[in-house]
Amino acid sequence: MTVTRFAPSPTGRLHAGNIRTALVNWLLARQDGGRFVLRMDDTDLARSSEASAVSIRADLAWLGLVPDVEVRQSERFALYDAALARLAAAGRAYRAYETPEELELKRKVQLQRGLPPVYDRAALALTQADHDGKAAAGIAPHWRFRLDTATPIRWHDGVRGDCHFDPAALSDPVVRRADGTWLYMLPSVIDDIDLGITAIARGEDHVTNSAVQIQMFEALGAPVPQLAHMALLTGADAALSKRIGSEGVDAWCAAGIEPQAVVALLARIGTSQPVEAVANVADLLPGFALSSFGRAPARFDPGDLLALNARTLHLLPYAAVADRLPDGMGEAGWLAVRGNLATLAEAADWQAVIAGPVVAAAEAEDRDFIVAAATHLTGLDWGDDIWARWVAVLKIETGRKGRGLFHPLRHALTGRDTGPEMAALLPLIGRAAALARLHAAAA
RNA sequence: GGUCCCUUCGUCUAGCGGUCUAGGACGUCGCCCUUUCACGGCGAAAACACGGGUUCGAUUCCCGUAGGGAUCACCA
Repeated sequence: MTVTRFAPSPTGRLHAGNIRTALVNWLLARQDGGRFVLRMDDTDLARSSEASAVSIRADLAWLGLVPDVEVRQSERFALYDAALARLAAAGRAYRAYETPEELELKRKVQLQRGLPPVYDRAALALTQADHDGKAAAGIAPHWRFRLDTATPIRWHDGVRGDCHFDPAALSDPVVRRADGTWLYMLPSVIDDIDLGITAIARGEDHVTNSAVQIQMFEALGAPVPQLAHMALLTGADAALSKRIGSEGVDAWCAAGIEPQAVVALLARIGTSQPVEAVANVADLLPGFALSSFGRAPARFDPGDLLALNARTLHLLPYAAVADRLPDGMGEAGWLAVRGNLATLAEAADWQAVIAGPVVAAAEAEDRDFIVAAATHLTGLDWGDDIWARWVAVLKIETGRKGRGLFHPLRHALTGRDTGPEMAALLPLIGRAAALARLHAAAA
């Protein structure tokens, strides 16, 4: 069974990149009936906020990506303490005392010499007496994970294929600060082990982290999950970004974007599969494959969202939108109108056309025709096929056809030049209202 | 500066030495579906970054150049 996780730090709202990561992990889990875990990475208490956690949950719910379990790292520190102790006992974690400033200086010097800015492991040479001295002086250590620099790191990546890293080019990561607070690297691994995570899909900004974390999994005696690193999304041009906002859910919501459009785009962008509208996130499940992701960064254009949104609306069933439709709009109204919508909000405009009032003066040359049309309509039995029968009669009686026949009727009845099929609209408008509008138009 | 990844139509991509006069999708344009919008159908324009190799033959392999992305934190 596949168990995946989405591990945001609650320091802000979700954005396109985040959402794609969440979506891909959700798809991976759901594809074989596995579990999807939401893990709040809130080890950095100062930057994390409850408000962010709440908004992340809300955003995921809106998108339809509901987790099976949620955990927060801030409640799991005891687990991390125990794991670090094991690592220390095994010689895979050690204490160090350099200040950030000292480390910064060392890095600068290395860079100037054209050397990779890797931690020199000076702390490894410290004796017990050195440690005692620090303790006596009231200086607490921070902890580093000791990499095994002798063994090349390899893994088969779900999207990048075979990957390899030379651990000697990597620094032993600091895993815990002197004040006892935790950094991302190790707790993430400990949780992945504890929660039984079997697959991790994330952005390629994590590849070197993965190299380090692979050694952590091994040092902790746990199997390494399947790893996959997706190329990052790059933004489109500024004009479009400003219009819809590539920032996140709230902006999309405000612009009338449906969650289905968001997930449909994000699930396929950067893959070899075509972007297509879906009525439900689950419709993305069949055929989803990490291997279809390209390795080059893909451009995310929020403008595409608008077009996809329209296509999404065109196929949404009544049940999916019923509670958000304008008063008075039933299933027939929705089906008649959805094909003409770019955003759901526009449904209200069409409901106004259906329910009226509509007054649209006919062109001078069409007045007689409209009068005749009203007369013929009066003589017909009302029914769902009224439009077809009415138009057929008018065609014969007035000799009009094509645009000259249809356009004046559409305009008089709806006040507009374009819109949904009149055959669907007329029964919704109703006999009395239709006649009233025709008379008004001809007056 | 080190390391890793990438470079095919406007966009996302297929392509894993000859089947490529380079395929698909979105977008664009045109035609059709006896009005419009939409849907659908049909069709069109549109791409192998550059330079060297290797080879009988390179989009495909190698090297270099240029360009792009990522990373080298006591952020996550």
